Amino acid sequence: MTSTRRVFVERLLDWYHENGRHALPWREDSRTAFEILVAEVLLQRTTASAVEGAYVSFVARYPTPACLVAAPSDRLVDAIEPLGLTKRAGHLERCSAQLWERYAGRVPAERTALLSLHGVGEYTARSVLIHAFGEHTVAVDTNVRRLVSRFFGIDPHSDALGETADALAPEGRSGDFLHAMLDFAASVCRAREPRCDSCPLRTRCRRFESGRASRIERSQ
DNA sequence: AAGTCGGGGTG
DNA sequence: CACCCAGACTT
Repeated sequence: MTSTRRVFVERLLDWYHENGRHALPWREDSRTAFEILVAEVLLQRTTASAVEGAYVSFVARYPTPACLVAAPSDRLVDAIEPLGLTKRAGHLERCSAQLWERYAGRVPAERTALLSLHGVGEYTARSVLIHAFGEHTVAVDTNVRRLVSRFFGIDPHSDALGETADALAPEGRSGDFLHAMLDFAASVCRAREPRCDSCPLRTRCRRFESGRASRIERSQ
């Protein structure tokens, strides 16, 4: 682990301790694997603040795959409608049926088994492994992709990005680390107008340094 | 590999 | 008002 990588991880975890969105309902320790899986599906391309408004009542009403399969499809669509991408109602329905048929209603703890579920892709599978089963890995979403590509100066679409991100996860703290990257990228390393002036990583950030160089260039 | 889904928040 | 959001499925 290089010095820059160590600084990235440590400053990110420090920032997260002080500024993380620790109260998000799906981060509660008591959540079941199924409740975590439901959260990950609802969060696909959807802001955490939007999911906050629908999540608690949703998992209270459909706490298990059997409950969800038994629900009228219309009710599932109604619950997801304010989040957009309402096809996820059907995804959850099929996913729950598959959980019941193949895994006795339990969420499997293997990546390939998770990927076989409808509506579960690479990100969602890894996120469930991390948060429900404590696996030591990283899940790359739009936030992680943006943060890692900017800081390390890596092409966002290259294979190197995922490998770089995976090597960063601190042993035994994969969950906190992923949450730290998500929260940090959502509020500091934002897609539009990142807050570099107050960023604790800026002294080592490739994007900030290159931006500083070009600003000096213009001022002379 | 590209297209599509989507309501809601934000700069 | 254009852009973006804890992506995955279909074509």
